[in-house]
Amino acid sequence: MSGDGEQENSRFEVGGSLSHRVPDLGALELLLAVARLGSLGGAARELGITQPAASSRVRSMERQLGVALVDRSPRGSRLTDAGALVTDWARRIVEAAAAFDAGAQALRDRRDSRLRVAASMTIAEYLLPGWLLALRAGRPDTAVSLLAGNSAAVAERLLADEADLGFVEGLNVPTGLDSVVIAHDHLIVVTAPGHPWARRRRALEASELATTPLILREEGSGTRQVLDAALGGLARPLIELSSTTAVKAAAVSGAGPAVLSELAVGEELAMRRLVSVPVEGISLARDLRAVWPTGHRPVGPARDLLSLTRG
Amino acid sequence: MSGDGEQENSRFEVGGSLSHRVPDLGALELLLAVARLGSLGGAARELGITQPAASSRVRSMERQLGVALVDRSPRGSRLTDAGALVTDWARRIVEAAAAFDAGAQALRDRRDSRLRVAASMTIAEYLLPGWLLALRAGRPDTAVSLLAGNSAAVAERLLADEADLGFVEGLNVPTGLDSVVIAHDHLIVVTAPGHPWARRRRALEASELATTPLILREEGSGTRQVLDAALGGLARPLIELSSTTAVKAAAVSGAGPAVLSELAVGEELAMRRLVSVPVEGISLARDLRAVWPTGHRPVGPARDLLSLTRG
DNA sequence: GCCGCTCATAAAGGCAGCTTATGCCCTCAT
DNA sequence: ATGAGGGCATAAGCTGCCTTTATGAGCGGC
Repeated sequence: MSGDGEQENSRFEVGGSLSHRVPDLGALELLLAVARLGSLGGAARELGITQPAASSRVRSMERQLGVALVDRSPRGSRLTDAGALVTDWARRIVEAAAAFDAGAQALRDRRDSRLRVAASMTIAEYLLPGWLLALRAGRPDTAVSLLAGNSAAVAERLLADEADLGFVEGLNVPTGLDSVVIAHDHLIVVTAPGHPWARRRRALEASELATTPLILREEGSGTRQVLDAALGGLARPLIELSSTTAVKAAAVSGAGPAVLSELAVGEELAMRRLVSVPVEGISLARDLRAVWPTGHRPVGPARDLLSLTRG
Repeated sequence: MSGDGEQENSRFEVGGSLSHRVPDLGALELLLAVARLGSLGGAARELGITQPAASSRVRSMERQLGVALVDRSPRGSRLTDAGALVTDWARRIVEAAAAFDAGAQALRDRRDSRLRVAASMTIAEYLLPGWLLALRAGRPDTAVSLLAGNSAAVAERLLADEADLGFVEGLNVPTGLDSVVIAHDHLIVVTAPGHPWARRRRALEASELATTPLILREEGSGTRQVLDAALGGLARPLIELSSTTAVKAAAVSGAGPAVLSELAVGEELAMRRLVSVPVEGISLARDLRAVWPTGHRPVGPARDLLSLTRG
């Protein structure tokens, strides 16, 4: 109030947590409903709140964003141009939240679910939530439980009949399991945009990759296995980190070149926080596979999920 | 508690809005901070709240999700396995929120910004927020304003010196503007997974595409222009809709085949709500271009943004 | 053995959002 | 024309959640 404090607050608020500048999920859902139904009251009914609540919520969203989002008229509400744009951006958040929800629900129902899935970390992180959403769309009443771990853990669960379907990303299929390839993944070399390799014209050669210290996942991880095999076990770690996220963060901060699944860095490449460096002479491809105990072909919900994942 | 009412609520809550089952953005940001810093109190300090608030918030998040997220110890907190997974999913939401924020901020500061951008709808929807985030990372103090419209509107703004840099996606560059290609986009034919075309083995031929009624954007849109040109003006509309989102929704619901930018359907293809149908014999490629008034090469912030967008 | 760090718990306050209760405006049909 | 219905805005009161302040307890390093 006394002048200085307030001013500083608003001038430097640029970095101040997103949650104060982005409407909450409920408001975004409401906006999507208004866009779809063309009416504040209709949207309110759909969400189980009253019309004044919806009206007030949209209004406070407009105040927060400083932009008019809907044109109100006595015969309904339509989005403004800016509102249409905002709604599209909001849809991305809500979709990410839906994926989060699908994953979290699977994580919660540890036992006695109709479909028990065991998956490697990369698949659980980047692909499974989408599959679960698709599965829920087709079979809304299927309760799914998820367990994430490395290939060995996935195999163990399947063989102990504690999981109905597994997903692995290693080079070889654990013994005792049948499998089918559901997708292909490539490891790629990435650096921060400022790194010398980001400006190379020629592709990297395997020998360069083998002699340069790299940011890597720890030994034993699926990602590391593939790289070591491609280089003949010669990868030289600059740092070894135990999660894909940590490797990404280190690469973005410019610590050095990293080797990662292309699944993990799509976003970063798109917004140029990372740059992909082409490599020649070695194959960094790996198969993503669905697995199950030999002879026990997936049936029921497991079969449904499997059919969703095959391109 | 009294049995029936409560039970029904929890059993049928499956469709009940996301916002009740997904933690709010503040909580997700807190979780990311805890993951990064390894301490509840540290995360609290970073977000400008007190340690008990952070503790309580994480705890209520765990209650909401039904999963333990962090292992507390007298010398710090580490994520559990499930917590690591949840944190990765949460990161997607937060990133989408950051993109939303970047876009919303540009939309708000209509005038007197240091960088005024005019962009076509598709680019504004799918690409610009990412670019703005990247720009903010490199030049945190650049205020950006955004105006979205069709190619003609973009040209008009640029020529009236009401915008510093434009982005268009049509076939031809508006007169009076210089341009550079910043990316390539392809239109693709998509259908719901249940549609006969989704199970075709052979690619579609242009003649089939021309004789089949399609879900299309309205005439005059950049997307429609490209399709009409490729087919020689012969596209037969099943329905004409005025937004990409509406076209997607119609296609997902099985109304028929649609033609859309691949930018717009990445998510839907990944989770198999839509299936891409290959086409042969015609080119549905189009260039995405940055444009500016002839002779006035972008300088300053506009040049920074331009350099971000070039692959 | 004390000090530093960590986290947990309890009590009290504030703010945001919801609901109920109205009123106004417009359109359409009688 | 006139009344019915749908749509939105405003006001007032309440509830609930999240926050802060204040404190306690466990573990480790010096």
